[in-house]
Amino acid sequence: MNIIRPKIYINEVRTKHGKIACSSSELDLGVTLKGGQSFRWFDHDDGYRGVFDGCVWTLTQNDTHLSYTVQGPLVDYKNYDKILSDYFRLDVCLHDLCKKWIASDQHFKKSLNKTNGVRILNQDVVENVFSFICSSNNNIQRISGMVQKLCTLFSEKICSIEGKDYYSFPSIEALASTDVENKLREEKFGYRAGYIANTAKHLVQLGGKEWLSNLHKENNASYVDARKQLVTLPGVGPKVADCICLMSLGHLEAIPVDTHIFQIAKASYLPHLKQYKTVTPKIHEEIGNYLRELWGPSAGWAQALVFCAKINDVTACTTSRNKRERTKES
DNA sequence: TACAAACCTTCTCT
DNA sequence: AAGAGAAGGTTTG
Repeated sequence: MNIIRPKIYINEVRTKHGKIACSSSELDLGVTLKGGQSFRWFDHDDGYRGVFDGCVWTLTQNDTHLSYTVQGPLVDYKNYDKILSDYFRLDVCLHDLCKKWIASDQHFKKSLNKTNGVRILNQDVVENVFSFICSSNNNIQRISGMVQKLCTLFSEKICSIEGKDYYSFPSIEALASTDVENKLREEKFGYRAGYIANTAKHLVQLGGKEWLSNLHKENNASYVDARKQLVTLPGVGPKVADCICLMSLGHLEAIPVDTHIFQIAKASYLPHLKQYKTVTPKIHEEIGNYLRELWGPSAGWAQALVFCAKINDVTACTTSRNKRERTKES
């Protein structure tokens, strides 16, 4: 007997184009997408292509506009302009923030001269928890490869574009399934394999994604409490917790104190810390509190700008650059 | 409470 | 050519 069902294309791949007014001084796609906040964006022609909100986005910009193509299982009721605008927090005026930071911090302008248009991305919290667990003692290139591996091993294909497959980020449940740690060990995740598997299992026990979402500022969680909860997860210490708070829980006062911010703090703000070689929890606390006082309620955003100015400072890394180019030529 | 040392792997520089 | 040192840290003793 033939059962006739209406055809429903649940996973039909569709494409939509759009354009949002946004000046290039408010947003620099390159430093924002590839400065170490997200690990899922890659160069594509004169723009960038990556995955978020379960779709593949291709972004370009000019002086006045941000243009996008979004591909995947698109649905009619969603406003993709708004989804992209929310991702970049385009409702926040970076220019106004910078004016305040220049006024309160005599060192800030130097950073701004090197880099502008850094925005704090509003990312998915599950993706951020596991991505930043991968980030410990690691570099951006390798982290990106590991995040990609998590997606292909434990999640689903969104669609295929120009012969390349794109995947969504795995669910907590998928990462909590059997044998995840061993599989990740085989993929050279090292000691992070155990952190990922155990954090996933831990999160399932706590209530999954909902538990994480309840730490969001919009759900009335405080920064201090969100951070306190996050560091109970294996592989999540103060720095990773601050990354999660800042980039996916709306706590813009969170300041991840990594080795670069530690160097900057010693050089320009807290010279008495020069005697210390590594960031201890106490020093993390001291630097965070000092910079929050200096930069105000969006201090984490200022931190991101200062951080990007440092790592993108060409004058500070001429040696390795010259060496690379010389090797290529010969 | 406060430090080291260990932890996995990759890449770079010497 | 081989090995130390660092890479946007966390855990353990």
